[in-house]
Parts: sequence; C-alpha cells; structure tokens
Amino acid sequence: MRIATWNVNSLNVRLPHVLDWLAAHQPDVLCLQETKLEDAQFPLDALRQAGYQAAFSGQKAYNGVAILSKVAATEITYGLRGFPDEQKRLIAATISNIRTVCVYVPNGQSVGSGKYLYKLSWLAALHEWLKEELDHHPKLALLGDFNIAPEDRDVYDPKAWAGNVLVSEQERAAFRTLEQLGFCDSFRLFEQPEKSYSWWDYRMMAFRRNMGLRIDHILLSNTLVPACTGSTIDRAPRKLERPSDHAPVVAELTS
DNA sequence: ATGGCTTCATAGTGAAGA
Repeated sequence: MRIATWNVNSLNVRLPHVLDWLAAHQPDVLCLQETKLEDAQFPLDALRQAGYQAAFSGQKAYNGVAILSKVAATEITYGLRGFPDEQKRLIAATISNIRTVCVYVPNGQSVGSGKYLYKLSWLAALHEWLKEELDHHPKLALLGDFNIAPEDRDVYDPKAWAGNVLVSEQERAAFRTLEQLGFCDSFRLFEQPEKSYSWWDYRMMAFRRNMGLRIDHILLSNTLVPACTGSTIDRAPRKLERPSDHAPVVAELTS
C-alpha cells in the first residue's frame, strides 16, 4: 500500500499535476492540503475518471483538505472536536483498515503573532484529539503539511532560520509531543540523502539552489511502523511549469 | 532587504503563504 501527502497550493491550478502524478505513481491514498476551493467546486469527476474517490473539506481562497483513495473511505470526520474553527484544516477517514488523518497545520506567520498562538493552540487541540482517536484506531497514519521542520537537518540554513517560525523551539516541542503519543516520522525510519526537503520558496530560485525545509510529514502510529518499508520525497513535480511550492511525500506499507 | 513569487479576491492593490 502506498500513501502520500501533497500541499498543492490550489487544486484548481494544480489539477493537471495531480492527475499526472496519480497516473504515474498510483498511490492508494493521497492527502491534499491547500485545495483553496469550496466543496461545490471540487473536481470530483476528473478524479473519478482517474480512478479515485474523494473526501474533502474546503473553503474559498484559503486552506482546504482532501483525501483521495482508490477504495471507498468510511467514517469520514471533519475538524477537531472541541475546537471550533472556521478554517478547514483536518479531515479523517478509514481506508483499508487504516485511520487516515490529513492535516494542514497553521503557518504561524511569525513567532509571537496572533497566528502563531493560533498555531500552538491548534497543535494542542490536535494532540488531545489524536489521543482519543488512537484509542479507537491504533493503526493510524497522520499525513500533511505540519509547517514545522522538526530538526536542524530539516533546514537548509539552520543558523539563518534559528528561532524563526516553522523551526522555533515551541513548535518543535509540539511536534515531539505528537510523536510521544506513539508516532514515528516515517521519513526518518530509513537512510535518507542529506539536505532532503519538501518545500522551497518560490522566490530567489530557492528550488534550484535547494534552499528548502522539510515541513511535510507522514507520521505512523507505533502499531503501523513495522509495516513501513520505505519513505521518500518526490522532487519531480517541483520542477514542472507552475509547480506547487511543496513536493509530495510518500510512504510504502505492506498490506 | 518586514523584500524576493504565487494564488486568490478583486478590478487597485492587498492578504497570505512559509
């Protein structure tokens, strides 16, 4: 079984890239973030023709998450119970016996800002929500754009970024707190090339210079970890015309 | 470089992303 996550930065603009990528890689599950469309605009027909079903939760202009899958998803839930939020940032579904959670963690803008505080409280609410979710679904995969680079090796220039949003100690502590619930970062289960990133700024020719951050992750619950046989970042779509600024992250599971 | 691109909402520029 192949599961993947990709922040597409507008599904309207990126639909051709997504369809090409689905055809080439045939993932069983693809989680999308920043779809930036209302549910009425979701391109269900094109995805169905590509062989995928979809569960989605979107809004105009910002945010928006979706889970594409080859087989039907059940028990679809939206958002964080007990954390009312207009912003569409979480959708969960059970697919082939695996609880699949797709998240778009808030960006945080800058350390100490109101959006930063929102990010930290969103992460705290996610932690509480996951605790309960794990009780019901021990086989759980948490995929998405976390907007956190967990360690300095996930940052192209740790000194320049020190203390910045996406790498600050409070954000990294929140990430570790999630891991302590009983999750592993699938990417780090395996030997990886140095300077592996999943996001590059559109500006400054950042991709060509590999000035990136690894902020998109697939976390697997401990009971799922033994099933994981590989995890990679696919940089190829970042090289296309009009790319998303994020690359897809993939994990392979024995079914 | 509180910038640089890109997208969206808009019909000029401005917000937001990371």
